[in-house]
Amino acid sequence: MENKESFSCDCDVIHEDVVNRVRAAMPEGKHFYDLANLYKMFSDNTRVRILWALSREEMCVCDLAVLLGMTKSAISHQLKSLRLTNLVKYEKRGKIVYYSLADSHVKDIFEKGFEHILE
Amino acid sequence: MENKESFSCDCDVIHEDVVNRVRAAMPEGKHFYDLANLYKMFSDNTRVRILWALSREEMCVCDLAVLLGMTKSAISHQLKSLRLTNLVKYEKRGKIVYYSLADSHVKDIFEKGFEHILE
DNA sequence: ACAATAGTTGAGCAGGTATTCAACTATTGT
DNA sequence: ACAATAGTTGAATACCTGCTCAACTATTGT
Repeated sequence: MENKESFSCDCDVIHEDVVNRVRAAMPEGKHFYDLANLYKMFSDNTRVRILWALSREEMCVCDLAVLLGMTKSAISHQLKSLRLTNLVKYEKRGKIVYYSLADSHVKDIFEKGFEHILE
Repeated sequence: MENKESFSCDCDVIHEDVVNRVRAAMPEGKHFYDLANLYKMFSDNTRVRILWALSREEMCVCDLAVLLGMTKSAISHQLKSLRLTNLVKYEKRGKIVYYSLADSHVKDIFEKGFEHILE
């Protein structure tokens, strides 16, 4: 109990004022959880290429599979993740399912990312 | 060999024109690799909170450990990843290592992310 | 010189995840 | 009705990754 705060942590508080200010401004945990989950969708090579391709044109599963040199199954699994996080939408026309981006935020996120890595 | 292109994929090309246009515009693989790696840093709950905290104030390892209720070791491991991807910089003053964001792109990326999840 | 503390590091482990495989549904054309 | 094809799905596997633990370095104060 010699610590100023009884957290499950092996530290004394070195700059208590800083910690208190930052903690006071901190969004609730759920927002960080959601944010991490959003960026998780961009953090895989396959998914990021799918998202980029769909930012250019609407495509079906086979198109994406050919474009990326992967199986329909692998693509379909990733598209499911992207559907569940509401990053892509789809529309079935006949046998074929056409995928496209759910909204324009995805393009914005790409732009910011490319700005960072291309410098 | 009945496929129009001999990729290791179980598909026919359904919309060859679409695939060709997208492929022609596609950045080289390295860029997607780098982009995925960048977003990987934002895709973990701990790292995203560290980055957010550092976007508010410069902090040392102990401050971050207390703020997030984690061990110095866990924080230090994550800071190492963030250092290696050039998202944070650090400065040792005495015994204490002060971490801060490497550039302003990180804040921009946060903003875009929050825009998306808060709707 | 010594104790105490900030921070780093590598090994090990537990949980997570991306692809493969095989089986399945749905739709089209004959 | 049947064959062919687009797409999905769940289980299995192999890989990746985040935390813990213990040992270590570096710096400060006494």
